[in-house]
Amino acid sequence: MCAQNNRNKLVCVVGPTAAGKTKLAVDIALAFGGEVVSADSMQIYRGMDIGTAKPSPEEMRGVPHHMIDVADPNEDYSAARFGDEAGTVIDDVLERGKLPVIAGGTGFYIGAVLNPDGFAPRPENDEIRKELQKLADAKGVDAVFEILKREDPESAEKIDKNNLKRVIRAIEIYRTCGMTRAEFLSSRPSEKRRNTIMIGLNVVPRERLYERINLRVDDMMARGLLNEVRALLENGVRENGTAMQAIGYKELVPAIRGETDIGTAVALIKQRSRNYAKRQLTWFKRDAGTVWFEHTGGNDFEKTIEIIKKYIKDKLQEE
RNA sequence: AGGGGUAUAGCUCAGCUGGUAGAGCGGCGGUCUCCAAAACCGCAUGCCGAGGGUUCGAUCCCUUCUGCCCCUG
Repeated sequence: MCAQNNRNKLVCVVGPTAAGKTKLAVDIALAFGGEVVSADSMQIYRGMDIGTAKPSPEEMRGVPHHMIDVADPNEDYSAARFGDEAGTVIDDVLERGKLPVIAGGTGFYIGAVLNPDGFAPRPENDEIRKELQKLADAKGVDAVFEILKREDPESAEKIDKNNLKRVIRAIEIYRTCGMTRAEFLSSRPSEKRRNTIMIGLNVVPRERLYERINLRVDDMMARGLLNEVRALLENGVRENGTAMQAIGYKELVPAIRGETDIGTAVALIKQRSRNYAKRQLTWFKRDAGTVWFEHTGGNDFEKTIEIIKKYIKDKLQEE
């Protein structure tokens, strides 16, 4: 069952957290001679293993994994940077005649690799961001939104005034390249989407998925998540950085400080993970090209994997 | 056992002197083109503990019962 990947195709496994993407990706890689490319905004950080459910060497089963442990927790990573770096990795895997298997839960990052031109060029200007942020702190989000209404009224219609991040970004685009956001987006090269076999993996019904999430959080705690967070803090990882926004980490910090008890923190981690899973589902369901496969988290998972492998085999043979 | 308090959405509680109810959290749905495990938006919660009474009308007043909490013994 080792089809040759000579058409620059790649497989992408998406789905909510705890659905089994890691295992599926390795199974696929093993079956078709592939390498896994993680598309996860938190697994990129070194020192964050348990809480991000990073695959262990055993779980990797000899399959090369990329885009894991590529950044320091104090770095500010971004979707654009991921798009560049993962894109390079994918091209490299393809050149070696292997099948890239993208697996991950960060839809935004997946978009950044799959539509490489959609993210570049990308004007940026930290000064503008900081200035606007300062204005927001001093006079509130409305003050910043007023600027957007004046400079790019079209975007102001689309972006909610409370969504400061996006409001700032739109103003940043307008000021750095003299175009409105809409003009800027359409000015870039048309999106050359990579030739991707999109696989959606989900656990059904929803309660089963949530059960799995809850159990996995308990398992993470049992395996020492608390110490992992402690170690990060001791190593001086910034608490307001992107890395420490990860679910499972930000909730445990107050527990370590004794400001809240562990039980409360764990319950919150479970809840936030469930909310996150829902957001992932919402994101991934938008892509009409994704073919979904469901399992109940029981014995049927193996059968589902076989079905998926068969599906991929057919797809790889198509012209 | 006696005295006091309380009973309203899954949870914590609002509801001025009677006109069939709201906030937060959670839940559900959605948005997303360099912070995305982030940020943001929308929707619905309900025999207002049970029975009786007063009233045109009771979540609100009276009464009985039940549950819970506190005090005294």
